[in-house]
Amino acid sequence: MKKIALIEDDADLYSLLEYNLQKEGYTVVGAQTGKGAVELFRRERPDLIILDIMLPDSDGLEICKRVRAHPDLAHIPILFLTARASETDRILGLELGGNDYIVKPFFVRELIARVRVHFREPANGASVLKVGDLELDRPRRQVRLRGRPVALTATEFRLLEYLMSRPGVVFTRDQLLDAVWGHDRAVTDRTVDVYILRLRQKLEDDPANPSFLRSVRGFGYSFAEQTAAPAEV
Amino acid sequence: MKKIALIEDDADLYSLLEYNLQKEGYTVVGAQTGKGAVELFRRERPDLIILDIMLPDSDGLEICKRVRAHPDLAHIPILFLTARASETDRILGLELGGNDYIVKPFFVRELIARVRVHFREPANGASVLKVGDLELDRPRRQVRLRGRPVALTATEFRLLEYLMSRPGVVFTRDQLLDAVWGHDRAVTDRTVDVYILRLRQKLEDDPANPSFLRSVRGFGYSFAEQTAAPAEV
DNA sequence: GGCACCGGTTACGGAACTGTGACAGGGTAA
DNA sequence: TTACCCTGTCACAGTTCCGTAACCGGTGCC
Repeated sequence: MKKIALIEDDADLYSLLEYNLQKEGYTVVGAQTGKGAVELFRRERPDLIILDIMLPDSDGLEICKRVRAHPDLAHIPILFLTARASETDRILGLELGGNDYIVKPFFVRELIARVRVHFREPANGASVLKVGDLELDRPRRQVRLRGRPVALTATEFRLLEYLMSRPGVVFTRDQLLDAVWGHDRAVTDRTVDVYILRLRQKLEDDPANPSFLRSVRGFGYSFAEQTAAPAEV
Repeated sequence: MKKIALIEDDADLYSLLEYNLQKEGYTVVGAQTGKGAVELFRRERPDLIILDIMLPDSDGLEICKRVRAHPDLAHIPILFLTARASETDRILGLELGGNDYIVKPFFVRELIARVRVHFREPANGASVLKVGDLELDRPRRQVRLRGRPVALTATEFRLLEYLMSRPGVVFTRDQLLDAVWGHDRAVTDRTVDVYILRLRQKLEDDPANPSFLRSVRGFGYSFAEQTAAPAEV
């Protein structure tokens, strides 16, 4: 499901972590060198990065800085793994953009637990999303419009769920494909358009004048923040 | 700015942390007992909770569980602070809903750094740029002037975003073309002029006397640093 | 004062983008 | 097996947006 990039030069430790992460259900990509790490990230788009600081050929902190400077990678959590235990080292790692800092030696199961913390849903919000007349009931996998259930297919539901989880935020087609279809997608971005169309036909009173699913020309789509806000000229 | 709830029974440690957190600019609310902690959270709605596990009158893990079960508090990050260092203790704390687990003794500045990680904007700069009356909301792809949304096209938005991200800095037309249109551009530099014009028409009260988008004759354009600074004669 | 240069403005054709209907392939249930 | 539904793609059309050329007025240099 989730993809983790692992950069660790110690072959034994690499294998140990790879094995344990895979046992937890994560996909592991990685390398035992720091060279080409950023290129690896760009290619693989991991959901989290586990990064050794002291690598034989390069510096983990430097890699971290480059990740944070790259617009498409900057959001990825980085978990440092290092023998450097001093106060300044710890602070430096966290200040430079690290999201966690684990000092060797460490408990493998604690590392796993910390990885899971990063993937844990922020318990963000109720299990029922509600915007205007529209309700999305996660546990029941049901969408209600003015109380009436609307039949959605699986993909339609996931797309709507993602858009409704952050009302007002505009997503590009690529972001939606990543979030709804998954990283290993083999899908045209125009597919998103078609699903937006289908959702509009099912949800909007007047599909030609959408009040829920807004197009943002040149960028992508968003779920309208307020149900009100009539289209001004 | 941000409010932190601190639950720690050791009076010396409590004072030390309170002092250091306040020095960092955080508001600190808290108690040296576990009783009434959840009520405190409900009343104060902190942005983050620092929680000792071994309290004389109650159990920090229990408090954590109750926070996670409360719909209005469930999203608040919890940072455990404890002398329990065993593998199972660490895993338990993280599994039960903790976002971080710090073992005593610890470096105060590391704790501060970890707190800051939780408040850090997802890296690449602020998500809302603000200059005077003008706001550029990146996730919403929206520009607001005195609170009123202004409709911009994709290219207008990108150009404004770039200029606003470095207020006061003057860019040549070539720099703007590189940054906004991309290196492989096949565009005349006069195109920039036209977009500046269009932005002025949409943003400036008096397009003939621009207060946001300044021309710098012979060089290029810049976004005015301060909204004030009336045009002196 | 004349002249070259620079930036502001307008209008227009073409490119790019989105909405939409139709369709093929695959999976599933009766 | 058959029929249906879901999924993803394509092609076409309408609309919007983009970029350019051209014209204009102002500025500063000589």
